[in-house]
Amino acid sequence: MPTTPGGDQPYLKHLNRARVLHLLRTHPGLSRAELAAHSGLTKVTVGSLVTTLLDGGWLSEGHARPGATGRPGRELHLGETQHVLLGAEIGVLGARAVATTLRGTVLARAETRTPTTTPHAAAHTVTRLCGQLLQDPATQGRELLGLGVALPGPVSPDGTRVLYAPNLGWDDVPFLDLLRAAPDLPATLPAGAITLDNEANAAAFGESFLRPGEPPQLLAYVSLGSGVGAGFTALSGTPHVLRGARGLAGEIGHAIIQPGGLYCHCGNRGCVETLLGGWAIRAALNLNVLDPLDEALAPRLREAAVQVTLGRAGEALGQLLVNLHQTLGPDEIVIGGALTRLDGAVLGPALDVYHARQWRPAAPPARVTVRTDSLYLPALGAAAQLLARVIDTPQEPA
Amino acid sequence: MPTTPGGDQPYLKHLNRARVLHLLRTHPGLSRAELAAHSGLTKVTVGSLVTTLLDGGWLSEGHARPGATGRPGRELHLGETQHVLLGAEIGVLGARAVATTLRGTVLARAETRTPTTTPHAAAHTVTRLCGQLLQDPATQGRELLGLGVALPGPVSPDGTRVLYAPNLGWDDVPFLDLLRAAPDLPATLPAGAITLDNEANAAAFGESFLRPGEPPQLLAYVSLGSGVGAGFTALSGTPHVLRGARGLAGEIGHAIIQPGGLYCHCGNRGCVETLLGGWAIRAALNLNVLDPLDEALAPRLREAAVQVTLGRAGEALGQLLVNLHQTLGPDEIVIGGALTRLDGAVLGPALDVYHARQWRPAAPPARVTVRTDSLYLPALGAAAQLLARVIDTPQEPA
DNA sequence: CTCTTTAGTTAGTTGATTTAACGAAATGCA
DNA sequence: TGCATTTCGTTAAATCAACTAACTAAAGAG
Repeated sequence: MPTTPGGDQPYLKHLNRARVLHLLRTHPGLSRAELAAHSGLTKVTVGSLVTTLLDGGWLSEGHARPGATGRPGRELHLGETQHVLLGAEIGVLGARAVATTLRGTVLARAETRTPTTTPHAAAHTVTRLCGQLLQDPATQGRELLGLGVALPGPVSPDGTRVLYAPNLGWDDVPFLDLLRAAPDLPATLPAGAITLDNEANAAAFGESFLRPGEPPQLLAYVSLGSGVGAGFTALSGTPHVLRGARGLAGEIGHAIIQPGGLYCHCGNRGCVETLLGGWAIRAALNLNVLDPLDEALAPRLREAAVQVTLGRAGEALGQLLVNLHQTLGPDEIVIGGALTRLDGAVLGPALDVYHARQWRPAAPPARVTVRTDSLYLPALGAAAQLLARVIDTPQEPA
Repeated sequence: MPTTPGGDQPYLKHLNRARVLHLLRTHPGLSRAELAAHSGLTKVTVGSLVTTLLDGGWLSEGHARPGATGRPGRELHLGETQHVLLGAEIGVLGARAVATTLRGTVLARAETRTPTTTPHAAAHTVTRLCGQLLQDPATQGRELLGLGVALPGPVSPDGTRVLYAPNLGWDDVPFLDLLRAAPDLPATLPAGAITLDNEANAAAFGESFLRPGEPPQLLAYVSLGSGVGAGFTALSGTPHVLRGARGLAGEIGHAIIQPGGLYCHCGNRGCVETLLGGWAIRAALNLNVLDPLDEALAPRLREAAVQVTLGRAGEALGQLLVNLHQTLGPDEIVIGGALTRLDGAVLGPALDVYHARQWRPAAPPARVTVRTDSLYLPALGAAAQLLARVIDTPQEPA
């Protein structure tokens, strides 16, 4: 018994309004006439929608753009001045938040480096960071549209519960309710305008959604932190996160990469994380230097151990990329997370494995991007998820 | 520059028509009032749509269903008598075709066991089988809605080209054009009403689409034939095949399952198919009995070799299932293909590996179904894909 | 300075859905 | 048997967002 939204004329208008907004998001600067051509709507309809959106501050009108013959069109862009979106990420060692415009421009950042403890404390951390951002001069006088939150664990498909977050020690937490009830929750936050998602999903969505131009058909974001996770977005009109049946898609850290391999803390053997997880790498390095044989030899031994461990991690990542490629057929792979700072040592071997593979001409490899500056990516992506929800949710937003 | 369909009232009407059809597909026997409640439309709108659909033979009206107080509603079902859909599958060793109703009821089957050779010959085989089906008494007097075709290789996302099909020796074949130009193409086939897809995608879609009741959120179909492939469907309103960027999703036969493992004919090492592919199993069994040491010992040796080979294949399948689970988080896995006839020997170990894994309470295993009767599944699924297209394509179908 | 071309707006029409009211078909109780 | 009740489905009028057609506006070309 699906409860799909009603198919009446207001719904149709909403669809068209969303189409105009998405078009201007991916193709900034289009004129009304160009919007009409791209959307299949008529100039009249587009003109009417644009007028409404200009009034609401959702769009801004640039100056004419002469050059060709005929009356020049006037450039339209998403509005940059009247709204603000918040995005936050709860990490193991701290939390981050950003305030952005409709175009994804970052207005302000905030960070705390206190390790995350209980869900209650984490919720309060988020609201405090949000409060800081809303006091920043750059966000003053703007209408707050909502808050997107990302965290290191899978979330139920309805976006209300954290199913588990091993690195935080959480298990089945109704985090959305905790956020709503948290102290210092901004009073201007519209009711219900909070999204919750896995940090890898949020980052993947941000990468697909915020970049101008044609979005990737299928983007895989691989998050290399203490654990290993992934987020996938597929393009069906606009980018959408692939969640799987219960929000568990992308839990690739415990895919089997080496049958009969090392034991993993999940109770199985040969998981991706046993070679590639931050915790496993740290453990391996500590183990390798436990018994210092010789003061002079130790640094060189340590150096060798590091190379071996990171090389193995790289090969594991390469195998993971190949398998993601074979399973999902992405056209773009983005690698982010703290481990990307070990750049060459891990990513070099990984890309070697990935690109050494034989690809058929009809099945070329995906474009692989490494984001060494991925610190705010999940928070930014969470804000983008909220923006998408605001655009796609049928309702007259003021 | 996306060329999305226009957002006018006819489009809205189409959406609502499709919603009614899909509702009656998943929930046969609903009344107009119940349809209104489930769809969010009003009784008036539903009544108007239903009248049109009844006139066109898309729906049939059953008798009233008394029992409760008040005027009883009249049961509605998808029409079974006025339309026919064709589905065909091109396999390595032969081809199969089915004729079905709107509900997926099989009206007639046809098969040929001549091994597939060239694309031209295969196209003609399909049209010949279709001709046979259309001469069957069960399909007489019905309007032909279209033809869905499935084959063992990935297809370009626009459904026109076969990117490659190693088991057929095909490479980048514009098969849709060949079909359109094939001799004996049924004259009553509407222009453009042909779909083309990978057999695993088709089978996955059929499993998700034709079963009454709520469809699975994410279904993975694993096809165990000469090669190993997979098809995925995700529920977004109705089931949709996940194709990846270029139609390459599901090419799991060459995912790496054992780093440094056996060499694969794809040029890489440790692919799934080196242990689980039909060709690899056959090769392993032949190799193992190449040198008959002793007439008396040979049968027992052979038996042992079979057990070892199939056991390894089963473990490989188990690992594959685990990795699909971790990557996509399906709620349902269906296993089909010729190898399912080796039931216990392969599937036993596979399910052992899958279920021996530690699952978190919030992340239970998927329901696993083995289809030993999967011979006509891809053909049936291809017909279902065509049906979905007929329902979802905006146009007034006669 | 007029002509041509393209951009955007105004006026009136179309069409699908809506609300409101009505007729139809069953059960249930006097 | 008869009448009230309940729910189903239809008819009639209203709404609303798109459309077509025709206009004005703003640039470049000759």
